[in-house]
Amino acid sequence: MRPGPRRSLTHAEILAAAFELLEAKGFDAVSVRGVAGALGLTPTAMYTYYPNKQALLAGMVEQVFGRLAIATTAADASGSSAAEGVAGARARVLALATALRDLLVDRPGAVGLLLATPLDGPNATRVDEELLAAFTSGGLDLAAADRATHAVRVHVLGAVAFDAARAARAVEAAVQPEAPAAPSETLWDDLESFPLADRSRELDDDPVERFAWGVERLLDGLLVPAPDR
Amino acid sequence: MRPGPRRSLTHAEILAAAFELLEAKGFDAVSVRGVAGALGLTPTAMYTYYPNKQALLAGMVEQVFGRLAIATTAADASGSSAAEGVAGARARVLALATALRDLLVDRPGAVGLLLATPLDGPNATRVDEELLAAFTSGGLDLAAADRATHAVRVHVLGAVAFDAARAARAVEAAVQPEAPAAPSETLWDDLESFPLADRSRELDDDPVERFAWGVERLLDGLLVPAPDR
DNA sequence: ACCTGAACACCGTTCAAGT
DNA sequence: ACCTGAACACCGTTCAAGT
Repeated sequence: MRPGPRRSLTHAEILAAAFELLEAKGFDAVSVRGVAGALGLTPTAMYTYYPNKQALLAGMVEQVFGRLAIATTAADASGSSAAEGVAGARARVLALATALRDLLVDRPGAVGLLLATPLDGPNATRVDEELLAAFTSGGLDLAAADRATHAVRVHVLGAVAFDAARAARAVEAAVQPEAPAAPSETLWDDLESFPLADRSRELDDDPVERFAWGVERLLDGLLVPAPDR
Repeated sequence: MRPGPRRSLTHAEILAAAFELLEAKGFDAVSVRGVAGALGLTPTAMYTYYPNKQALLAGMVEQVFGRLAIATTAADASGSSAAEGVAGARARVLALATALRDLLVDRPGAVGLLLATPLDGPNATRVDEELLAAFTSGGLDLAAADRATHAVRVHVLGAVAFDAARAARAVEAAVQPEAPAAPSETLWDDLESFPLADRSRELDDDPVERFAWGVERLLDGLLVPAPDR
């Protein structure tokens, strides 16, 4: 097994190896060298498939959005979310947002993926198109639909980033349970009391419900209320 | 200049050097070695101040939230945003969100900072406290205020992440204007047409206005409409 | 076209040692 | 306590060379 054009890998195979690494060892493990190693390649061979690491990550993002498109069109075909008007628009956006969250939230480092790329591939654009269609069918003109789409995109991205970062830290803490969290940190010296924040910390809200609630409230502001609501 | 306990740096001096690096060369330049070098230290000396890189980044995040607290309390003292009721709550949240965006958006990589840390330092908690106070004064109970606070936090984080990532890529492209963006990418083969997405891409919305609009719409959903509105 | 091997300029972190 | 110097196990990327 030396030089020569032995076998030729497909992008799908490379991305599959990259996602395996992402799932198993987190975002930092998705390195050019790491993916190459998992495929039995030299790091430099990767550069015949992708011009740089960014392009590899962009390919992964596109694949995630591709799965999302499949998941939501399947749901559309068998569900009632293709309904017209504000209620239909609401249901379609909520379904898209939830599906996107489901795809990202338990993949450590998937957010790093999203931030590393422009989100302008065809599959990402397809999701935009679906959101824009939902909002225009909900009565918004294109300019408002564009802003609404961006608001949803941004909200979901932020929510997933938040939950994923928390989950990643939890995994990390479980692997290395050394520092017992030092109850009173000496790094910050000026202690204050935050009555509301302290009490809210004990609420322990369910992340899934909290996410859905946030998207619903955003939709309350983005879409005029449905007549039947 | 060799070993020995010559001078002792303060955390403030170290963080100042770190922020200089962040501003000048982006998030990737904020390395343990880089900051140490800027201070005339050996990388290993950094570990007497912070147990690891995470702690350094957490210190930077706390400082950003500290500036935010100062900026908004100053605005509160001289402005009308301390008004009561829904309108006052609305104004306070919008002011906080805008101030946070202003602090983060043109610092390349500041978002990486936020995602790298738990956002549980005292200054970050103070911002939470202010948001919770605004929402409870707007008529929400603590559980609802907690969810509303999280929704705002998530929305701002996502929006800043999005705009900052775009800006970072623009800077990068300006520094290295080699690849002419290849009008028809060969990486993605199945071309489709996205009429709405294509048209919306030409809108070229102002990011600042778009952000404010999004936060306002979110607030529309979070707070019941003011009587005078 | 696809791949290797060596190299360059970096990382975070640890360890033993100096003052 | 604060710091250095050497070292370990990594990065992304480039370049010359092989088939």
